[in-house]
Amino acid sequence: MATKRSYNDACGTGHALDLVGERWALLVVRELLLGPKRYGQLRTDLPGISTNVLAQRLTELEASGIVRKHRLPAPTAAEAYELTDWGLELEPVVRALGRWAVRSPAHDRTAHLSPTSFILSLRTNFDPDLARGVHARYELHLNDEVFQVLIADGTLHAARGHQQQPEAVITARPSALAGVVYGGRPLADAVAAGDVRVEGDPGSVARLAAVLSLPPLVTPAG
Amino acid sequence: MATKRSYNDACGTGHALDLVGERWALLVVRELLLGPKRYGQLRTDLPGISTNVLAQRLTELEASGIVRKHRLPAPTAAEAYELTDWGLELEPVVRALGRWAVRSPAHDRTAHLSPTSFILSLRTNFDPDLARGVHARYELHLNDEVFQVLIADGTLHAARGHQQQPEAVITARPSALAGVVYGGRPLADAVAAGDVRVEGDPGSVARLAAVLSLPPLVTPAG
DNA sequence: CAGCATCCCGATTGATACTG
DNA sequence: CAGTATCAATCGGGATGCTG
Repeated sequence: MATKRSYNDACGTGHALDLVGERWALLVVRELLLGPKRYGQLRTDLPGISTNVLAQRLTELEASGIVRKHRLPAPTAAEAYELTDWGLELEPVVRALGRWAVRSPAHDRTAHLSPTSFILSLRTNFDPDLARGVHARYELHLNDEVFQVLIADGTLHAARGHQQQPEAVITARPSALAGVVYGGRPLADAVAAGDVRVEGDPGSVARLAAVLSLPPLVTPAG
Repeated sequence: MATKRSYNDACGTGHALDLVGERWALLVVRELLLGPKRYGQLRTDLPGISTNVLAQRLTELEASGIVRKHRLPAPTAAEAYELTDWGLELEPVVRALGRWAVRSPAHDRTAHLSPTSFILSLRTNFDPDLARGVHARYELHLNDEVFQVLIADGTLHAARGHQQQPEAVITARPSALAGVVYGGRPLADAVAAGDVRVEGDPGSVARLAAVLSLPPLVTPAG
């Protein structure tokens, strides 16, 4: 562990990969983009990561100034990990990667999806042109985490926390909701199957789907 | 090799890392962003990559539809590798990573820099606001590769090939030129040391540096 | 249980030698 | 030149143990 391996590349991209190019590193960053998380939460949101790798990545990211330990407010008295301001600036990178990769023919949209990933996907795939004149407020309950979504003035705001006056409260697992808003699965099907629950205006879910657009799949001919 | 390891993540970012997250993969892509290259050229531009890893990455990238083999025009009759249209769309990712990482305190700007990296850095760090009213044409000879740079109408064009009517032809190793345009090293020093050679208007180099701006280093306090 | 540290094993990487 | 083959070193994944 004396000398960490490096690309020794003066190019910013090469150095970036020294910092966040190790396996799992950027996914850890992604999971922290919406705010601090505890160790155990990271483990459940990143199924497949081993506990030692997670610990090591957190140590490395902290040493690089990307992540910092954060003591949660009084009642819990536990520690959490959060991105530094600079670490937060990785969101454009995460989004650019996501926007690029959803075009992949090999992309499996039915795989596991974390609540954070779903919320970030809204930011990534929101199309202002489709949102002209749309005003909507949602509260999303994804795996017991609560998020607020506000569409107004051609912008989308999606973050942790409760939404005031939501026109719909949607409860689902992230992948189930993705199947509806991205995969074109009829909401009625998902509701009937118990995969999605909507309290409030059910029609509002279609309005959410209508402001999102995925780039076209790459044609096999390349 | 039966089952390639995967993050099994429906999030686009996770899938992106399945595609280009292996070690060296994104640097291979970076080196191909300005056009096809031969195997040996990739090896010299990526010092430190082993030949077996390069071969494996090329095979994987080709299987994913990111890279394709390209037969060079008649006289050479050799093979080269080039990005598919979709692979070319990774340029925003590469740039976003670069723009983020140059703020790192750990960034070593004196390390190796490939010609491609330098040209891409011009695209990444060009600031249109600094280029109002600027018109300039350069030809860059970096490690025997020839590039054209045109600044006009608040835009920068940088690509392979010769430049018509350049006001300066600059010959240097990429890291030496970077020391001048990014590192603030006086051009006269670099010329005197034999690190940079300018044919044409020497003052034009300062005009190139003047349209580039690096984001500020992260403060240690985070 | 949170947050690691240890140990083992298979997979990946890196350096080098070799071949068409 | 353009890879392939080989082998040692390292890394990642999984199980487990330890410490509050």
